[in-house]
Amino acid sequence: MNDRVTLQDVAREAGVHASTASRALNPQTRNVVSEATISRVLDAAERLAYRPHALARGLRTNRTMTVGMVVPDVENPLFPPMVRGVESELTAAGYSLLVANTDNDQERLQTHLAALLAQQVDGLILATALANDDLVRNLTERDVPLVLLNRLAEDATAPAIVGDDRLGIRLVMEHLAALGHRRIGHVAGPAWLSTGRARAEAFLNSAAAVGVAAEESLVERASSFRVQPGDTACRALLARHPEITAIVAGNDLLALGCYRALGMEGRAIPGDLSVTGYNDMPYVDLLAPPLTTVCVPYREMGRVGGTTLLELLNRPPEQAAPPTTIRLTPKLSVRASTGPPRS
Amino acid sequence: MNDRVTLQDVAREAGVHASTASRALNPQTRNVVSEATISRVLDAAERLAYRPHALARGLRTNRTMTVGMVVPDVENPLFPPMVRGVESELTAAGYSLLVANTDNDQERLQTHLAALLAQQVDGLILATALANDDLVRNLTERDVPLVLLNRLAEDATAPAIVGDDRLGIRLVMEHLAALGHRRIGHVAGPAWLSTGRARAEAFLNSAAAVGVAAEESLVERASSFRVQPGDTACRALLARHPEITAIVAGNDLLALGCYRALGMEGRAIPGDLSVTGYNDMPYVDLLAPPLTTVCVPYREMGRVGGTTLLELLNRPPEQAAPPTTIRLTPKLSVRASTGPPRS
DNA sequence: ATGAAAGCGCTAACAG
DNA sequence: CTGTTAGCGCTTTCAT
Repeated sequence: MNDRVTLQDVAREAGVHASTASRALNPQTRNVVSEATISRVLDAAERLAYRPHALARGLRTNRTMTVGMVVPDVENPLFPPMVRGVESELTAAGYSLLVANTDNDQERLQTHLAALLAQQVDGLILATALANDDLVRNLTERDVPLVLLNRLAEDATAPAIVGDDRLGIRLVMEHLAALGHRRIGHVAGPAWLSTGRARAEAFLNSAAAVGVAAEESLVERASSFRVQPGDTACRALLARHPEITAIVAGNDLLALGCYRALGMEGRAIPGDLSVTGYNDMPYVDLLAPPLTTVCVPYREMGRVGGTTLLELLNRPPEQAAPPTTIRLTPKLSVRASTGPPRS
Repeated sequence: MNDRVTLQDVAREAGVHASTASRALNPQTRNVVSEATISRVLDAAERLAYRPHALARGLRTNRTMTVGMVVPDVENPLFPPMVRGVESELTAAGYSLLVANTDNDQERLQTHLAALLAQQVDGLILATALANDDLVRNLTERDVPLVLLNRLAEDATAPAIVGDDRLGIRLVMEHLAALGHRRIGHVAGPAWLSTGRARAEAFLNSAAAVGVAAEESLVERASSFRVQPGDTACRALLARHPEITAIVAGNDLLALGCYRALGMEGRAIPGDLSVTGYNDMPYVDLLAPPLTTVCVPYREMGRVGGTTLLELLNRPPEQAAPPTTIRLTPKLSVRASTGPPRS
């Protein structure tokens, strides 16, 4: 990248002082400049193909117009829609997005946060469960504008956008109860993830509410939200409770694990057992059978997270609003993996 | 973000001049400073929790340690692994990654590129087919370090990392020929994507090579690399060539479209027709039947792209090497969607 | 309405 | 080995 065109060059070309050129170029301060000079400066800028130097500006204004987003893993299909949603909001407002992966590694998280803060990001979006409350509090105390995605700050120190897991599970349970199921098992995600915990709790609560058995032993925890652990947990659950007629999985990957386990054991879905997922991952409608699952609006979550952060960024620090938690409404996608219980 | 600790503060605390502190903090120039001062400065920095201001440094050094990556759509399962691969290489080298989506929109691409360049990114990784050759040439002429991912510059003005589509399709065709297929159809991707073109060409070439029918009419082009167009194209192909016993799809989504079309028409896979995909998207091994497909190392592609860019960034501009094209070797994942032809 | 001057935080000559 | 000086490109007082 060679000889860059600076504001000086534009000013000289337009026959004005650099500061005047600056004012003319900035819509905010343009009103203070005469029509004539404005057009002269704009012309000159155009002619020279002037591109402002974001760093120099940032150094002066203390705003970089960049935002950092931390996700556990972009390859997990959950996160791309969030990134997308965030990105769409932010770029519309003129911001760029720095994306970092943590691999669920506490240390990497720290490194990335340090790097992002060194880059002087104007704000941060954390979609990682590892952002423990200490860390979040630390950030908010340093007045870093911060929004949490898909997880809560236990002590509500930062705004958070989450899916309504209670409602989602409730929808599933009502659907299964309506089909006639009375003994339902739950293959839950790990307890160290808030979504894992929340859905397991919601399972027990709504089980009682819709009139089906609600016993702790009907919940089997998988070691992580992936296929193989789902398979393992499914087998364990069936060994303990052979009588169940439906399995509510904590997410779609766990449901896929159940598909695999049931397939191996020669049990038909939904003939022998109904199975439900959570998240409505891409292409689960193309499985055999197409998966009944809860559709969480992750893209919307990203979008709302983006706008929430933008508000934070534009609000003068005096009038800080209390951090709010926004719960997005999920939808049940009924497909062919659920049916009436075997008789 | 309040009262920041500057290098001045550290220098004062350590009782040295700012420039000495700078030298002590920078591993590159540290050798020129006495052991004693180094440790005094390091101590002071530690004590004050000094964090260098990347902008100020960048303004001075003309390097921001950020790289821009442009993808058509992070939600397309192809791209997250690439992003991941790039990110892993770059963050290891101390760079941050700015990610932008184009939605296959020429105008958005321009906007994003302008924003990235304004942010003074040190280099660019383009994984978007829309980056036409004019644009690439423009960038390289402006000496922007640039690497292309999953696409070629027709006139080889920039280094490119791509999958070897000829080889991938060849592997598929050999597999099908070995199973006994003699009439094979191809549901191709759109001609405006280089991968669409390359695979269709490779299909015809290797068909001839492995001794199966190689006729233009055995290729049906889908309007885009998605499920529904695959479905449509599959039906069209079967209408024209009811005799074919296998379908080679241009990518996995097109293959899923074929699954759907065949499912609707009551044809069994692979009993009536074998189907193959391309890319080995996540979870296609869990479809019914599990999809035989070509596994392209997208993560590796990202990684190689990252290291290639790093080389570009570290090479003094004098000794520019000619841009090279690296072709990554794909692998055939044989699963249950292919079998011997119906008799 | 415009110009002059200062300075954001840092690094890189150049002296010593 | 360390201090001095200058300046990256921009915005923002403060004058005029």
